[in-house]
Amino acid sequence: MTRKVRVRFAPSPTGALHIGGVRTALYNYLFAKQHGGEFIFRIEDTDSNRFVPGAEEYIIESFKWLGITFDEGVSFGGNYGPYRQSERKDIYKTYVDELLAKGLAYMAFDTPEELEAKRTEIANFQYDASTRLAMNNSLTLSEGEVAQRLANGEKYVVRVKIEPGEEILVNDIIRGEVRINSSILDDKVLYKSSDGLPTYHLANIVDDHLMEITHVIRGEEWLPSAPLHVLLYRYFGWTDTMPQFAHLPLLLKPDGNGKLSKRDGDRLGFPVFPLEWHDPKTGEVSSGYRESGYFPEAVLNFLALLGWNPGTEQEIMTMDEMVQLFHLEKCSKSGAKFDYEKGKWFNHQYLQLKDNMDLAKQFRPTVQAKGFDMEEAQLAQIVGAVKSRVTFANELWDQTSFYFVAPTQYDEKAVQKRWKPETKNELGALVNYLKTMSDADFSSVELSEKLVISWIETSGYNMGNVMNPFRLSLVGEMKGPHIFDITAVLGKAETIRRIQTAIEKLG
RNA sequence: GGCCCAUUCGUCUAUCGGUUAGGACGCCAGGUUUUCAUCCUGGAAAGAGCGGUUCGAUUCCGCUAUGGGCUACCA
Repeated sequence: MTRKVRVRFAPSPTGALHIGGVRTALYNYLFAKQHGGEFIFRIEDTDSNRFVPGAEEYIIESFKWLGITFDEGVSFGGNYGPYRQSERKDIYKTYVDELLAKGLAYMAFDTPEELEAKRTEIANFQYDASTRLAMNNSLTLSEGEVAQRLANGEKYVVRVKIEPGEEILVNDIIRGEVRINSSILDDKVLYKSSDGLPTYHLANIVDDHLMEITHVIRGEEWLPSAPLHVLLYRYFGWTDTMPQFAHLPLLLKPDGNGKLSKRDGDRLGFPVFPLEWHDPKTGEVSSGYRESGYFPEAVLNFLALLGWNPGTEQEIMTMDEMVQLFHLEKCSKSGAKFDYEKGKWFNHQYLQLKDNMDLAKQFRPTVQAKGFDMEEAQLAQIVGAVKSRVTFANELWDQTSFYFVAPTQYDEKAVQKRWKPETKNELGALVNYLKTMSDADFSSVELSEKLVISWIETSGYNMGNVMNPFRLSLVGEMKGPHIFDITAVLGKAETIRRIQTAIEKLG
């Protein structure tokens, strides 16, 4: 019997959602959609000390912006809840007790200080079969003493009892078979009485089983603990429904070594979080992709290709295409350095694909905030004219401001090169000619261009000598769209005014 | 230190034993644009090293080197 595909993304609410986590979630999402399965959002808040207020809401809002949707989970509902681990205490306790009863786990009373002392005393100390008999636990203490300590309210942890010398096989979709010997595993803490909460390992296995997760797609940092997880499935007798594992390669620093961190973003000037994040503890603000002007589709497309590719030369893909093409088997095994330049390229590509009218609608509030306005159709026209030189939508103002504001100064180098002694007379003649044009001719890009060009030719002027100062008068610099794209929007009166101002200022 | 994973242009990657080792970003040059950007054309740029296996290895195996991850009462 094949089970319905169910995958999950299960972050810890300890801060902003890291971009690597976004990619992990994306791969889970693509996999679920492709198989007509379900995608579950679970919150792993078993470490009460690291809880950060607002983090959960932040993560939910991030996915909303990105367009990654969940079928079940915290804030989404579903029949396998609760989906917040802190609300599942009683469930975990049952399973901890089961392991204890089966003798597959035991209680340990060692204090953090005692453990620390052991670690300094013995190099490479590990709590396992070779050392646990020298520690304070239910294996070494008499039943009476254990009962006494419990009655005294002494704090304890439950540790998994790992038998040494056993080979454990982890079958990973991306990496193939990974074998390790159980002797190198330690007796991991599964549960702590201090807060009545399990640790990641126990909660993870119990939840994945209860929530009928079929595939665990997570970061490579979990690979070393995968054997422990396999062992726990075995201890619980759940091996036949154990999920398949896929450990994803990590996202690495663009330069140097190590995994991508928030600091790298700060240092190199790019966001590592989807949304701007205000750290409630430090008050620190970290930039986000959304606030930096990225399109969510571009972020997702870029991230998807960091560690996976469809095997064809296609790079720009819609979400639907990615859903179609995605395969865990085609994920790479090695970490991918984060190439921010390529991320920008993706955004540029997506911006070119956007409808001018949609961009104009988004852009209009910015224009209004600057104290100007323009109807959307015309705004769409100028957006279309400058689009190709814009990577982020928030650069639109810089590229279009001269449409609204006449230049007050002129690029010095350009003036030196383009403004010649005869320019004054030639532009003066141009103004006189423009005055003779009808408003209808003027507002047509094609007609006005044709007329002015032929006027320049018949007047015997050098084309560049007229056109370059003309541009300088309108824009203030040697850049921007075609001259007649600009004049058609500016209108006759404003065009003439700008030329006259330039003549006055530059002589 | 121990364990695990990995290793093709600067970067992301294709290659499922036989290829002039392909594409993309970035970079450089030229063209288009009488501006800038876009766009087009071209260029430089890679199999970590050493051993095997094989008629033949980038591809399979081993060792070394390098990189990464894990090694908590964090996830």
